[in-house]
Amino acid sequence: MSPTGSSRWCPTPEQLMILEEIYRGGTRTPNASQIQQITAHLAFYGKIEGKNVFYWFQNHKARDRQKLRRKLMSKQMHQQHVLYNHHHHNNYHHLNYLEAPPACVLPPLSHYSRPVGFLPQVGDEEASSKQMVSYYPWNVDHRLHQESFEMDNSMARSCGRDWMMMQDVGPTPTCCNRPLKTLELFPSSQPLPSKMSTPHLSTSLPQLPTTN
Amino acid sequence: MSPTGSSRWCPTPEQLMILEEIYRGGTRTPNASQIQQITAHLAFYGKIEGKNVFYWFQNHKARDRQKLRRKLMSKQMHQQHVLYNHHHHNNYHHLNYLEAPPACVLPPLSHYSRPVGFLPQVGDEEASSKQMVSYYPWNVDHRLHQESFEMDNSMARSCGRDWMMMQDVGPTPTCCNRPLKTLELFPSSQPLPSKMSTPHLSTSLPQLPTTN
DNA sequence: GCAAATTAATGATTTATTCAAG
DNA sequence: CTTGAATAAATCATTAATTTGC
Repeated sequence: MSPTGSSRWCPTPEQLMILEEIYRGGTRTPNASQIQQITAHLAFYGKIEGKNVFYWFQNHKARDRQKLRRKLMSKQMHQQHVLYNHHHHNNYHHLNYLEAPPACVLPPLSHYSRPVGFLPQVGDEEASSKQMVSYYPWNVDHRLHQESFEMDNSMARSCGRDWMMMQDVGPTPTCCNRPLKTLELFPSSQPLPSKMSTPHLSTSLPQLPTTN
Repeated sequence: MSPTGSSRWCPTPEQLMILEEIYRGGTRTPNASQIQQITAHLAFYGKIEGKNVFYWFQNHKARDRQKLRRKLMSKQMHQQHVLYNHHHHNNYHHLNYLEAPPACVLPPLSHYSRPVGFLPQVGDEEASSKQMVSYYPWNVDHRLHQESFEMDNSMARSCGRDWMMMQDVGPTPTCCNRPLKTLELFPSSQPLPSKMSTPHLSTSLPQLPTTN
């Protein structure tokens, strides 16, 4: 509608592919610096902002869950149908118990307090057929974080949406749409912790709480 | 717990008073620049960030709605009790029809698509007994925006959370906790449109869409 | 009075739902 | 129909009130 550009972000195939790769890698709710990094790297393939990345993960996660829920729902409908004679469940939250364990076993925590980038999770058609090698530094290889379940409540919920206060990664350097070089990108040598490539903003970040 | 400060924002009485004043003035979902301005002014009374303002309005609005809903609920329970013989309303969203009109008549839009800072709205105990004079530039005196209902769908949902990409208003100049000078503050002569007092940030704003 | 224990408020996050562009 | 964008609801988590036993 506006002459200068579309009103909403339209991901290029490369961007989409990378995002899905990261998602399959286990990243569900990237934190501020993760979003910053992902955005910076995706900007190489086209115009993109941090909020696009944020929304993409949010939507993708939600719609995955929704798909799964629908699937389980119909499965219940078909198979058992009258095992629970419905206890007049007015509160829709009981649905959450259908979707809380994302297709793999979970310690019976509240569905909120699981560590964000923790599980391989998904287990549908994808992810079980993939390598899960950590192409991206955000894929904090999950198999190593099993050290102890003590972190379940302490570090859980940390690194949440501190991103909201972070700035976008700059006016997306004039885009370019390269031909997708088969994922040898990302030197994976960046410092990662908090300080990003926008030094003039780092002073006003909300101290990036590690155990908020 | 941490020696340098509390983990969450604790509003000073002055900040709270001003926020409530603005809220009573009709501002429910301030946009990015509104949040910036409010934050800047509140920073005079103590440490504060943009997200605090954002969350405050979100929570305050939600809990207002919740209070009202509860009230209507109990009223229904007491008075009518069996007017609608419940059609097995499993979907909890029907509750929204109880709360959508915020204590005053509304065109039957979806509860989402009403213009954000539009109605005097509230009408409970407060706001109906106040002057509603526009102490603050954010209180775009509602009585003048009645020009036509054409904006209902076009401009609705605009100026939403573009704030998310905006930066905080700087490292809150060492706070000060002044003794609350009875609201003669705010010269109400600021330009308002977009450009804030943090010029080094204005370049990376997401173009502040007016009709996103 | 005054801390530990409990409860109420409320700041901060996450999830669910809706809207609407393409 | 798919999905980016946005908002509301539900929830978590921390701080302030309040109570309780001494």
